[in-house]
Amino acid sequence: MKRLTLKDVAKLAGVAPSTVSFVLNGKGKQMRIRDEVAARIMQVAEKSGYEPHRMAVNLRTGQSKTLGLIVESISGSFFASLAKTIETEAERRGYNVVYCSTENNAQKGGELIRMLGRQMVDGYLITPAPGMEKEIQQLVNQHKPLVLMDSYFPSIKTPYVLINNFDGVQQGMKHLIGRGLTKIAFVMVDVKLIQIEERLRGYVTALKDHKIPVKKKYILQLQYHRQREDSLRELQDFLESNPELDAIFFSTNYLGILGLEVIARMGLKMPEDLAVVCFDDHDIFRLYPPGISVIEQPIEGIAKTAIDLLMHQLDKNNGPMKKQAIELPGKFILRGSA
Amino acid sequence: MKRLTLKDVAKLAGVAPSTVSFVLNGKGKQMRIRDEVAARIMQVAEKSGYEPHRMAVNLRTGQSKTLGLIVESISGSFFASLAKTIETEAERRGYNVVYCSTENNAQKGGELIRMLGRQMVDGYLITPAPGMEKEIQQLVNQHKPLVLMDSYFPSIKTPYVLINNFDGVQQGMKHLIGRGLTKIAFVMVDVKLIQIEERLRGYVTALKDHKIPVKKKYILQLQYHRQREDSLRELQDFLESNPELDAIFFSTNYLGILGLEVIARMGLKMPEDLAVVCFDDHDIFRLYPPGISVIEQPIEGIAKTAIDLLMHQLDKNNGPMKKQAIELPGKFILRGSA
DNA sequence: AACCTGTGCTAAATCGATTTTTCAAATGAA
DNA sequence: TTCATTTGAAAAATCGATTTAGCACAGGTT
Repeated sequence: MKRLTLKDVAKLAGVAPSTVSFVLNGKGKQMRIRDEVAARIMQVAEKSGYEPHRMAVNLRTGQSKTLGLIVESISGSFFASLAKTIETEAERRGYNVVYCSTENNAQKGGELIRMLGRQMVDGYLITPAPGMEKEIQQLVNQHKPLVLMDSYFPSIKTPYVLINNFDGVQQGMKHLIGRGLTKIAFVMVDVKLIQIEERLRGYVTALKDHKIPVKKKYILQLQYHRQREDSLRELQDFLESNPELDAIFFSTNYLGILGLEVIARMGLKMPEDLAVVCFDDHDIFRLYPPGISVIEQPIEGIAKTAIDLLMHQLDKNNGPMKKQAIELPGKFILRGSA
Repeated sequence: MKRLTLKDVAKLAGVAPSTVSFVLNGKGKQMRIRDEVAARIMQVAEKSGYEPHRMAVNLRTGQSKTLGLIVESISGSFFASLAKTIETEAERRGYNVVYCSTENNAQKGGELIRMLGRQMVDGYLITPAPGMEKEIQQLVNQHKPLVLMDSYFPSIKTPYVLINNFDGVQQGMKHLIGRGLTKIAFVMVDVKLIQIEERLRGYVTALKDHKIPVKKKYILQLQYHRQREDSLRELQDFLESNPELDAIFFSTNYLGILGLEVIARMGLKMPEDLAVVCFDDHDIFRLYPPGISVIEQPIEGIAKTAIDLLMHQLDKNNGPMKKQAIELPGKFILRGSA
């Protein structure tokens, strides 16, 4: 009941192991194996249900056919969807994926990368968190195949793919402004990430484009590492001290969900009392009455593009490197809240 | 800049490769390596940053130190949390996890198991879906280490761990009945899974225990493979044709979410018009006003217990097998909806 | 002196594949 | 006929570890 090995197949087919290997790897012609013999080998391999021993192949070829996917939180819906698509796409190409989540812990990011290194993944797909810059730079230095998603470090020259944050916010803002709203707040976190800055830029630019004054007091920066309750309170204070606001733009879905809670506590009606738009969709936003309008991320597109970029790096016979920075458009989804 | 091998370390330390291997694997004493030599080897290995080549180790030892986790849907919150805890626990024990999701596709389940087999996972953690019975039986026949979670097949003798479904429903029902409600509906799916049956049994028993008649028309079985809209309609028809209902118990969170949508459409108020309890928590239930009361699954407990059971099987020197069937208590969480 | 017995380590086999090298037989050229 | 080539496949090296078998030497016995 033991595993069938290449040698066994060779014996069954009455040839040498190397011959079997050549045929099964499509190098039969090249190695001048007679079609007749090749056919016999194929048949034997087929009906004996032979499967090559992954580890042996890996050891010999130096390729693990495994990709490392590092995301912030595996239970977040954005990352979960991303992971799903990536897994599917990778499988299509004969790769598996091992996931790891940093759980927003910068330190853990480094460990993870090292851990994956030990495991010999052939390439990395990473949604970078603030503290991971050094480790990522190291990977680049070692010429490891690598693609960043969702964010990137301007200082590191590596391919990345993400939503066009600037344009996404613009879409949402245009809708709000188009409805005649002008007193629009913008809520963001204080982590210094490029995508957050881009979203802020989108907000500011949209206002300026429509000759609406940008008021600093309408921009709320919440601290990231903070008790949930504290954030709720700060958000509520913000809304109460700016009662004239007629719309609010949440720059992440995490913030949007906090927002919903505060809005419910304060008994505000959407969109009459306050119109709401949030960046990045979430299950809750579909269901929560009256439905929260969002900028939807092109998650599938991001995943597929990222895999493409990574595969391109993995191909030994790679031509000139593809475009490094890819921004995919987001999609504004209108629901009841705005 | 090449990878450091065992041989390199041996050369650096001035000993044979085997000696290095013994020392690094803690078999120095057993193999009578002098402490002095052992110390030197340790030091060299340490400061050279040597990491054994995983694939080589795997090939030689036959152990991949990898577990296969097969869940229904990686983006579901129950499964995502489960995956997270399992990953953490596995890592603590020196194992990695490769995930796969069947996405509720019975056929895919079989393929996945085979795929993992090819990859040589040392053991399986599976949340079984209806169509996977045959494949799981095969794994058992091949004596593969295996633990089922969340559900199980009565016909297959293998360890499993899940919430006590019967008791969980009882807790929720007791609360409803305690509030004086008697006309309680029960919504379930028609897939033939043991946990669904147990939940139904809990519903029926709770009613009987309190001498409340069990009416068949209060039990709704929705078909699983169905358009979302169709299910919504059927659910709405059900509620409209039983206007006297004062409470409803959803047997899964998927159903509960559908329920929320219907209840919102019909303009019903929770809990005045209809009290709602749902089995299995979800982010939405915390946030959706007035908060949905749920039976919370002991996800961490399930994950940890499952890993324990699996590790026990993986230990060659296993004593008598631990208890096979483990049921962990769920927890009723009271929110505004009931 | 010849014979065991530990001690402390090294040499070699092994895991299961891929890949390079080798080699006999068939064919072709001179 | 003889030497060079080509054909078709087997043999052997290799990947990087683990593990079994073995070997030299010191010390103790009879």
